Amino acid sequence: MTTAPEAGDVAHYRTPYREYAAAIYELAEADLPVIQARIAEWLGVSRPSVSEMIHRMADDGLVDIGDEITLTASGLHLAEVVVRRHRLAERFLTEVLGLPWVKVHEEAEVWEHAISDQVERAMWDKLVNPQTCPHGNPIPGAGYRAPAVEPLSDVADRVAVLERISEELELDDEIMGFLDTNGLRPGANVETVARTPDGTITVRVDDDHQVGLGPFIAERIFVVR
Amino acid sequence: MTTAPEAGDVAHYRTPYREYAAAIYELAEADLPVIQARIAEWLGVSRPSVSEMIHRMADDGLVDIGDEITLTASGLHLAEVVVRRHRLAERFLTEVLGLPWVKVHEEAEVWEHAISDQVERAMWDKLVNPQTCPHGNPIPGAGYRAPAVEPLSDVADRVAVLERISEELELDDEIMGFLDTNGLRPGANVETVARTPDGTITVRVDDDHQVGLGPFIAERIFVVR
DNA sequence: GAGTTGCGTTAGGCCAGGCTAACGATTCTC
DNA sequence: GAGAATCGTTAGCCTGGCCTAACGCAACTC
Repeated sequence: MTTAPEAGDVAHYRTPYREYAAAIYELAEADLPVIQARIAEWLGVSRPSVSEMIHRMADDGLVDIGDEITLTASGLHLAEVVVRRHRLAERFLTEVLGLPWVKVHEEAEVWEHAISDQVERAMWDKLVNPQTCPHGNPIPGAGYRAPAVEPLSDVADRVAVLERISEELELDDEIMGFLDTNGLRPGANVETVARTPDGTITVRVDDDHQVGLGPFIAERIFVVR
Repeated sequence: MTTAPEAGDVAHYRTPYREYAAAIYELAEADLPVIQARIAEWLGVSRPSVSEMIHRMADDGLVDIGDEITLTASGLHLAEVVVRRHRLAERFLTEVLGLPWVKVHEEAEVWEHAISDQVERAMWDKLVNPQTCPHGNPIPGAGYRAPAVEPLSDVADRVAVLERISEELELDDEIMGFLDTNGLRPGANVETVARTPDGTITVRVDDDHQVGLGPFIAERIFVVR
């Protein structure tokens, strides 16, 4: 059982700042280059908008601009608060309110901004030792030691356990529905049984059924090595 | 046990529209004249801002402008959704998350906009037959039959039961703290034992202790006749 | 070496939602 | 009946956060 991390007061940061900070955090987490063009795609805004906002954030000491965009200490803190609340909300929505795990991402996108310090603590206490979101992504500050993972696309003829599903896939209702109906959720056993030259793989799920996955999805599902 | 009301899709209404609609609803509920000047005070914005916004809402068919501002059918629907989510959130925050009843108003001010149809239903199911918010104000759509009430300031030498505390008081942390420490919550027994010419009254709470209340507060606490 | 592609930036603009200052109309007060 | 107060409105302005069009630069491609 862990205790709730101290959030500190981040309530005064405007919503865009929070979203940009979280985007930078998640890009780094996804091992994508943290450059303005990627942030623009991640957030669905234009590059000039990102340029302007990033410079404002730099003026306010939240990011440093170099070859890549990096979060300063306070920027990182803000990002961790936002991402933590997002994933905590996802967990809360599934565990306490019983919403389907494939649908909570969108709700949490709003909740991450609605959750105060006080509410965060209360949610933390209500959940039993929350470590990851329902998609397997670690909750910052929960002290989760993620195991060594590799993308499902790299696994060759071997059984592995599904560890987490990338944030990028969570946005897509169709993909999430597909994963759900095929039992592809954290904890599932997956075994790659075939592979085509274009990167499509066939996996056997929980020793029960087989299903084909394109490279876009297979690269964004991580399994325990 | 009631079932959750149908919210319909109100997600597309911008935040200001929701807040103005809720303000109009609550002003009427508080028996205050629903005119632009009151809305401006209630929301803490300037009169020109209200004028502009109200006319936009009228153009969009949410209000009618006459001697007073009145909500149209769709405006009323929007207001009810927002107020319901606000009060449901307050109840949820106290009952499920254990936050103090005197502090939840502010949180709910944010939550009322974060709650989706789906989440509203889930909260409704989680709570046991929610009828009023923790301050005693009815949750629209819950089918609560409010008893006949009168302001505490009108009660003379008589025992009464505290029914509800006006929204106006909820905003003030100091007042709410005062009410809490003096046991002035819904369900409490109150007996007026003295009255000064300026409207200050002394009440005996739960046959336990006496406390003085100024007219501003006494007029905004309602008791069962 | 010339073109293409990807990236960040500049310039200029749009919209929402607020603001102050000022004014006419009504109502209240004496 | 005169002045004061209250109310709604107009005009003009500002800020935040986004946009498109266009440009300069670097790196890759052939």
